Parts: sequence; C-alpha cells; structure tokens
Amino acid sequence: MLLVTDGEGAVRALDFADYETRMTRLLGRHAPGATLVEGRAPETVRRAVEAYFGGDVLALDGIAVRTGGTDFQRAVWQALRAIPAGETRTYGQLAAATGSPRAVRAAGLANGQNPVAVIVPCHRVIGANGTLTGYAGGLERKRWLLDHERRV
Amino acid sequence: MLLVTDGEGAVRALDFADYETRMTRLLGRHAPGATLVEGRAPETVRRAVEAYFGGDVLALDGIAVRTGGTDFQRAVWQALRAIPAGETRTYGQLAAATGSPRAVRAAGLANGQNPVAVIVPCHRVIGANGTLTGYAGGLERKRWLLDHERRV
DNA sequence: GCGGCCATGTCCGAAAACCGCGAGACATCC
DNA sequence: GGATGTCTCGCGGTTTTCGGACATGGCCGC
Repeated sequence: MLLVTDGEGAVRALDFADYETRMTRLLGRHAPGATLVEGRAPETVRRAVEAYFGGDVLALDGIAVRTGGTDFQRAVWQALRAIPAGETRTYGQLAAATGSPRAVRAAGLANGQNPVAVIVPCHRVIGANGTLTGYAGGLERKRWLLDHERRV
Repeated sequence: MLLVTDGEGAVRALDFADYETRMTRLLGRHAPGATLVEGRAPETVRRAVEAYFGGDVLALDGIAVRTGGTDFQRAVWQALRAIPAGETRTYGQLAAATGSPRAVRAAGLANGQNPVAVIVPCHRVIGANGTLTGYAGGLERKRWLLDHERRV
C-alpha cells in the first residue's frame, strides 16, 4: 500500500499500490504545490495499519488524518470515521449524518473521492438494498475488508 | 503605496494604496497559501522607490522581483523590464518581444495583470496610435509616470 | 479614411454533465 | 398476495466545458 503523511505525522493519503495515479491525482487536487518525498512512515501509523490487517480492526481509530476538500466532502469523510468497524451504513444514512439528507448521490460521489482509504472507512457504506454498489479499489477489496471486520 | 516582499527580500507586489483589493486578488492567484505580515520593507527597496519618485528614474532597475503566473505572463513581464525609463513601446512591440508577435491582445491582458506596478513598468506600453489606452491604476497615474520619466 | 474581421492567452461565470443513490411504478413468477 | 427484478426519474455537490470579455493591431474591402 501507499501511505502519505505530512510534516506533522498526519495521514494525507492511503491507497492500494496499483492505484498510484488515482492517489496522486487526489493529492494534487487537495494539496496543490506539495511535493512527495520518499521515506519511511512514522512508526505509530505503520504499527496501526499492520495491527488492523492483523486482526485488531480498532487500531486505526486514533490515527490523525488531514485532508483538503470542500466543506461537504470533509463533513462526509468525518461522518465516515464515526461508523464502527464491523457495521455498515447506507448512502442515505451517510447523507443524513452530514445534515443534507437528500444529497444522497453527492455523498456517494464524495465517498469515492476519499483520499485516505481504509482509515477513513468509505468501504463501510453500501446500497440501501444491501449490494456493495462500488469501491474505488475494486469491489473484491471492499468485500474482503467488510468480511475482515466482521470476522472479529 | 502598498509594497509586498517575500522572505528573501524580492518584491512580490506593488500597488497604489487605493487598489488594495486588486493587489490581494492578484497575490492570491500567484501565491496561493501565502499570508501577509505587516512590517517595514527592506531598506534597499524603500530607498530605491523613494529615489525613483524623487527623480532618479533608473533607481528601480536593480530591484529583484519574483512573480507567479503562466509562462506567457512571465515572458511579458520580463520584456517590460527591458524598456528603458523615458521610452515607450506599443502592445505590438511588446508581443513581438515575447516571441508571439500576434498575441497582441493577450499581451495587453498580461500587462493588466502585472502584480508589481511601477517597478515592472507596464505603464510604458501605449497603443500603436499613441493613445494611453488603459492602466489599472487609472490613466491619470499612467500619464503622470510617463511625464515624470520624460522630465529627466 | 472607415468599418469590420480575425488572431491570441487568460480569467470568469454560467451551464451542463457526471455519479459508488434511492424511491416508486410496474412486470414477473411462485 | 408477496418476493424479486427492471425501469424511470429526481435529488445535490463537484468537475468540466464553453462562451464571452479584454489595456490591440494589421489587413481587407469599400
């Protein structure tokens, strides 16, 4: 996976390695002018991510995340972090949580533009009829993540 | 007048005091994310500006200027500094000096977006028929500046 | 002369398209 | 009757596209 943190250790982006162009595109939009420097991620973040995949699905909750984006997008991403691991919400519930109950498709769109995968759990949002509908990293991964979190 | 320099002493913006909104707008465009800190300008710059208005119209030539903008805009602004005090050029000559002889109107537009008035002498460009045509700070000031430089 | 047309780069506002949706209307099949 | 599936339409924020406007000047036809 690709992990990007800023000078203060806050996570700016996280994505699957085969989606690098997507990640850089989102980064360019939300942090114009920033330059990427290769290096080792802060230990706290590394450890939390490894713990999550190792089975401690709550390990990501304390991690600091910083993003750009519009007010609406940030509201959506903030609402995402309030969904506990192992549970899911519908796009409608997500929209309602941001204060715009009818902005359902917009919520879906903002969901898809989340630059910090997994930590900001956009994969916990599914259609009202229970189908997975979509995931930037591929539906297979969405299914895997949900299974992983339920398995606890 | 309002004078903005960066951490290295280079001039970033210069405008007449009653055009502050214009200046901040241009600054925001060319240096997004920068914050203004009130203070006294570097002595070299202060002295040069005062000398210019005192009659030494060549005093501004050595001052370092840094701007954002597109390639074309920077080419125009660079060409402007090559016009000696006391002389004028037409918009067509200016466009030719940038390598795009036919981009006449574009040159005029770039001229009008010059963030560093007086030092980058956009006032030395006039219409092919000798009329002053336009000046962001008002035609009166353009006329005054040209007179001042010719008076030497 | 005079009026009209066109070239050129950039910005700005308006309009349209885009969607990781969801509710309701029907059709279908037991 | 009820479960299930497909279709249509409206929703709302964001992004993209498009059409003007402009600190002009040369050329062309009248």
